[in-house]
Amino acid sequence: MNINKLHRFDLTRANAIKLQAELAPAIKTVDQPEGNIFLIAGVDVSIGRQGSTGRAAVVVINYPALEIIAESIHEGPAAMPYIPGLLSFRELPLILPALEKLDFEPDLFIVDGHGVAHPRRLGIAAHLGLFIDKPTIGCAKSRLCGKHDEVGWSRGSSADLYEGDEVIGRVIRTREGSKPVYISVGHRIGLEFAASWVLKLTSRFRLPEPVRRAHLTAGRSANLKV
DNA sequence: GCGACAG
DNA sequence: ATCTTGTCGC
Repeated sequence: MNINKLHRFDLTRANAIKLQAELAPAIKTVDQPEGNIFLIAGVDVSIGRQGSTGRAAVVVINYPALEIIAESIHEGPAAMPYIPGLLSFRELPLILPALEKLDFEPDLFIVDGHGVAHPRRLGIAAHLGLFIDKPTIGCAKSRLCGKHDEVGWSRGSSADLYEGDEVIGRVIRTREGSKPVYISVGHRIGLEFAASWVLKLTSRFRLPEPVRRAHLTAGRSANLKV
């Protein structure tokens, strides 16, 4: 698929932070993406044992059948260490080549990590959205910033995630008895739409099916290798 | 100055 | 994220 070459990634920490602040205003929110959602891609990255290499995985499923339509992986060196708030600079250099190998464009992307629920409103899902210019959702397993009330116990319960008076995401219980997930808008999508799709793509497991599958593919045998 | 801190 | 076996709970 087509990828915009927005900028380079070999930046200092200070310049990366500066760049995030410059890119964030380009994020567009729309209530509902145009066109039907049929092909959904899950995106995730795993890091090798010694932390020097990583593998990005993209798994595309169809809706509502939830069958795997395509998979793409890319392995390479992990350039930057993990720094809270700068995750995209560590993982996007691995994710973008994996996406480039896809010979078609999915309708929706769900990334393992936050969208705009980020100190500078440019988590990895939002950042990726700018590169691919497609509807993108952030689905994180824990909180990076913001506050929220406790989430109800039953599946579908949720609480808005606030930073000050601003709603930056929503904490959703996708499965009874499991920790809730942190959903936030990436690019070209709205929070209501994102939240409803996360529930549509979740049933038996905690994570939305595309992300769950991508997680399996990324980690799969990253153990005995590299 | 002291925590908090996606993966 | 990763190191790791069996085990308690839904």
